[in-house]
Amino acid sequence: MVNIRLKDGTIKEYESGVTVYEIANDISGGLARVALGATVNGKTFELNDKIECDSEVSILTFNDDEGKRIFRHTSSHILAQAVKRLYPDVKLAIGPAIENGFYYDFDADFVITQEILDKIEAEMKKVIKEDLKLEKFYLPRDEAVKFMEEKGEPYKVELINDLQEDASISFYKQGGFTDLCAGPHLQSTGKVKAIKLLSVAGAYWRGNENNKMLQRIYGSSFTKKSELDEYLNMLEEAKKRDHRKLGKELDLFSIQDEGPGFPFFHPKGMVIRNELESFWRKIHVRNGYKEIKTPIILNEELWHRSGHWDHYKENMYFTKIDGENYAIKPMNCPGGILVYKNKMHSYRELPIRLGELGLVHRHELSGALHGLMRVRNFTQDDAHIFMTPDQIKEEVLGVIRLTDYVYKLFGFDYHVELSTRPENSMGSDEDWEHATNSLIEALNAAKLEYKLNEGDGAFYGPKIDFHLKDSIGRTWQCGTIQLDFQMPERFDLSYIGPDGEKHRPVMIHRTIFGSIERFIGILIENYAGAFPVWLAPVQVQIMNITDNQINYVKTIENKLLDDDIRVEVDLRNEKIGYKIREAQMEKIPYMIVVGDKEMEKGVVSVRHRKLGDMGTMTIDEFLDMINQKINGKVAE
RNA sequence: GCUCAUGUAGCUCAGUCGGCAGAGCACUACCUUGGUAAGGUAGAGGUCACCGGUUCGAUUCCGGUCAUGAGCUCCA
Repeated sequence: MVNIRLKDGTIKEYESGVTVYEIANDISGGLARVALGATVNGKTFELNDKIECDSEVSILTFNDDEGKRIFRHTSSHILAQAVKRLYPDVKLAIGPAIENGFYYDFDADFVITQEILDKIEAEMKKVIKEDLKLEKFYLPRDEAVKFMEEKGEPYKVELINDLQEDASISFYKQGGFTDLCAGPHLQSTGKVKAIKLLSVAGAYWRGNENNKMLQRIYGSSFTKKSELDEYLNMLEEAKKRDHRKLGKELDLFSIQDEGPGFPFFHPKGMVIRNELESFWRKIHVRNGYKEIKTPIILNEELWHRSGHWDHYKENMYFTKIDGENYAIKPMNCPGGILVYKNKMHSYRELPIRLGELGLVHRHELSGALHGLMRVRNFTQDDAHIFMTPDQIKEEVLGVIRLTDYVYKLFGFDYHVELSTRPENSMGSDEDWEHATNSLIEALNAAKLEYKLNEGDGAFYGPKIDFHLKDSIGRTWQCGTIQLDFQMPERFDLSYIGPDGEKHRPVMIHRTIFGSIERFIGILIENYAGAFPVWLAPVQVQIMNITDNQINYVKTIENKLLDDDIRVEVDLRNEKIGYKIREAQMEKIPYMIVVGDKEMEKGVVSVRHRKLGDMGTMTIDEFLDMINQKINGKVAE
């Protein structure tokens, strides 16, 4: 007998060898119907797997991430089976479950078009209808290789050959289709009630650009048709929040053929930018930062000294002045360092925190450009902190806290990644270890969960990255904290210690917004263009009912302007409904409507973009209300 | 940079199986002075991304270039 401890803490006794399905069925028939697998002592089991020792068991359904993973992994096998039925010569690569669905990579000697995609989807529905059982079996390595060679699947052979010595090599068979796979899977294809293929895109075999480009088919699947429809609908809604679309509609910015990756900010976009920057200045003064501005073009020699020439040249732009070679800065650090180096420093001054809203240019690959999210010139809200080694933890913590404060203010969810030493980097192993450990200590002190991103650090040091989500859930790195022992060495930075001797400071490179451009992109998508009043390009639109109130409108306008409210007036010869509709589409937070009635009483009618008609009030009452929202940076 | 797709008026998009290009919205003028999400009439607006080729004739077919989108790679 085995003791099974369930999620709710109850312990039940079963015969040894009881299956996951039997346990689920014993709990309730309803649960058994929706069960997809189970977590058993932290490992994922299939419904048919037997349990032979005392275990903690948690039944997985489609509501669990791991349940979804099983479900979608089987979905990807259904895709592969359909493709092989229709096009037997296509070679299979890999096909995992991903965040919102699954994909499968194929090597086909024809282009997979939308028509072919439709055909494949129809075939998949047949596979589902046939309700094929998935059977798992194992083969020894040489037989496994032979099996896939006979099937003419070179990618699978490569995968098997790369498996660890002691790995057990498993296959799943469903009907006439067999795939190399570790599992886990569903019991049969019929469980996948709703499935849809979404797109095809190129993807390098094993993610390496030197390898062949395969065709990747993306899809998603659900246990019910209604869930699939809901998901597709959500995607449609998310597209409406796309910052590229809203940026055009709201006239915030543009990107033109004359400057791919070099965004133009329009008057309304500039308001948001300027508000963000003045907020940024305020919190940085409050947190002990000084602000500097360093040149965009500096002598090439500087970039040799900093290491950028050896490690970052591919991303840099260059120019010539009076026959001398100059570089357009891709980062602000060397400039900041030159400011530090311009005079002697005492340990009493440290830490020195030098902030800079610095415009940097980087040559990003043309295919990587994406609205404001990835551009070729952007303003980093940078800062470089020069400090003694024993100030590291406190300073890193300070930046973490400041970042958290800012992201929470905007109501953003974020996740944190710790990136360690990359291959092409400079410095000693000891320095890297010290720097990485310091970051880990600070993360632990801040009680922040983080994902480890091995080998993804900057060439001069490890980093903590803060990632924010766009409207369709793609994440973008925004804030970053990078610890650097290398640049102080290369630039021979020093401070005078209490002993009267020169010592080497340590540097932090950090951003909070990351890039103002990207951050604005994230803001647009998160607010769906309806910015909080403090950021709204136009805060109030005043509109008259008839020409009779033109002077009264101007009086109100002046009163609001006196209070630094961003106000626009609409005196056009149009009906009030028409004017309101337009202001509403522009997502202006407050509309003031005045007709003869308001004019006579000396009041205004106020309409809020979400709350609708708020009735009448005096101008002073209105100013009190809106100023409270602005000063408090209230979300709505 | 790579794979695939796309590029027609300021915006969103029709259309031409090769014969001098269309709608709605926006814009301008006039009529309408109307009370909380679209009043009416008229008008203006396009070298159909760019460069070449095929053809009597190309926006349409072919080739190249550029840009955009999805993804890969890369990264704030």
